[in-house]
Amino acid sequence: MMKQNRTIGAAPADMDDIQFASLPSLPVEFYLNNTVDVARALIGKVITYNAPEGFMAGRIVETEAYLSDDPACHASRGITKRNAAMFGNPGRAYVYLIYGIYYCLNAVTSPPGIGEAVLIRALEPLAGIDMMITNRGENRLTNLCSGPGKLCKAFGLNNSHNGLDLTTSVLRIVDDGYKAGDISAVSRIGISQAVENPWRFYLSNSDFVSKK
DNA sequence: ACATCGATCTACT
DNA sequence: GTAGATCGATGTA
Repeated sequence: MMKQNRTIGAAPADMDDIQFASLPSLPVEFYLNNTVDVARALIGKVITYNAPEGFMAGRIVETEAYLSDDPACHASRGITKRNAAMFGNPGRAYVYLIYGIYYCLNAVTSPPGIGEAVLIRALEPLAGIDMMITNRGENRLTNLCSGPGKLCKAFGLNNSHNGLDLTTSVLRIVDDGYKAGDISAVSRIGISQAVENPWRFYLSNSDFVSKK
């Protein structure tokens, strides 16, 4: 497949692209803190993706923490082919198929051997919005990336992105200096097992979350 | 081998 | 409000 060159014979890249693309990745150490703290700290950070079709970016407005001893965590019953990335290096992506149809993106936390991660549940679209609209078949901005399955479809993420290094690869999480306002901590969504904990975090005043 | 359910979303009634 | 899409993991036989 031909890689598209965005600087020759076409309009120059957006200023947004240049800005976001040059931002520093969150370091591996960021992902080595307590997983619940990482989930909270990821609110306001930016996901950037150099997709085959162009550059996309979105601000994280909703996350959930999954700990290794939590029955709702895929890793709680040991390593499998699907969840192996969770047991690998921190700062990597764990992408899995859910309900046979949708993909979910996680950021792996904790040292190798411990299966913990943060589910990225919703983004505020920032760049490459036209491509997200095409991928989703949906043009309302507040409904574009407002759910874990939705944002993966908007970005075009799938099994091939499982295990990517979020600090160096085409898929990164960066800090643009944005200061998150009030963050809500509530029960997670779609959990049927165990006693639930307030491990879902979202930007309180955001219009881009999956659910208030 | 077969049945059940899941960190979801859409399209219906 | 709820049925259906449909893969991977798990539990029962």
